[in-house]
Amino acid sequence: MDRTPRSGPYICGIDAALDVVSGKWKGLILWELDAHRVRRFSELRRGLPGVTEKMLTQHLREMEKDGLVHREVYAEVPPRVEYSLTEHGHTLNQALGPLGAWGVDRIRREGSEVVDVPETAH
Amino acid sequence: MDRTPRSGPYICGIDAALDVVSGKWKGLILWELDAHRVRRFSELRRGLPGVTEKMLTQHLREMEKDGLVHREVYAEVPPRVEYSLTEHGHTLNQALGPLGAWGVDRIRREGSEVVDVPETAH
DNA sequence: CCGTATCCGCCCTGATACTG
DNA sequence: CAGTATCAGGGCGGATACGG
Repeated sequence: MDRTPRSGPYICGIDAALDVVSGKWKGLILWELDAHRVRRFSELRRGLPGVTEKMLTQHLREMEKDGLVHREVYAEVPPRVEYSLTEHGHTLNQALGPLGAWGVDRIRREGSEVVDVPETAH
Repeated sequence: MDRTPRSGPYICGIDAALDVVSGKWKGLILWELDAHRVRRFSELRRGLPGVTEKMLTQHLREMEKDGLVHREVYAEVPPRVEYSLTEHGHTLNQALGPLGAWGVDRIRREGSEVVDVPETAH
């Protein structure tokens, strides 16, 4: 259920950060939550075209455990669950800004196919 | 031999950047090459405790293909091969700076075991 | 010194079906 | 609406042995 613990100790800060954002959808989840402040499960699913419920849940749980995401459950019918970034999640997203900009440059250089290139300053 | 091509198009710049730094040793390789400007194969191997020759070669080849690393072969006996960062590799490393700083904070917060925490400004 | 070649286990991811 | 359970495939990382 849990993510496999890292094999060994971290070698540097990059390692510790990559350990937390490695995952096919985590970058995008971070960006979605930062852009909208609060998102429900179904909203996130719609915002991540192609993601399965299992992977979305799994990633959200890991990010919650890593202290990036806050999960608020409302005891209602129908059930409602809202996800938002914690302070650490927000600072991580800030720290990813330059990397995202570099990635956009890389895409432009290589003319890679892209679905959507969000503005870095959103 | 080649890295598996990404399953689909990139969703955002973060994706495109993570695609290139994902790999157990790539962050550290980047940092080693940026700190020393030029490193031989055996020097890199010593700088990455625990890496196997296969993984080091594989990562270096991928990074070369991605335009991050320059590989210079000298036709000498004994053979000598020197690795260095390209301009793109250098800018990527710059873009990773904030992420590395965030990672260092995370390590401090969690009291994780760490082998070595290099200074961000080296 | 600088790699290749081969084999292997495990985790990551995904498809599908089912539940409160 | 918001998940959980189960099964399966494939890539990634690693161990080991060999080559120029």
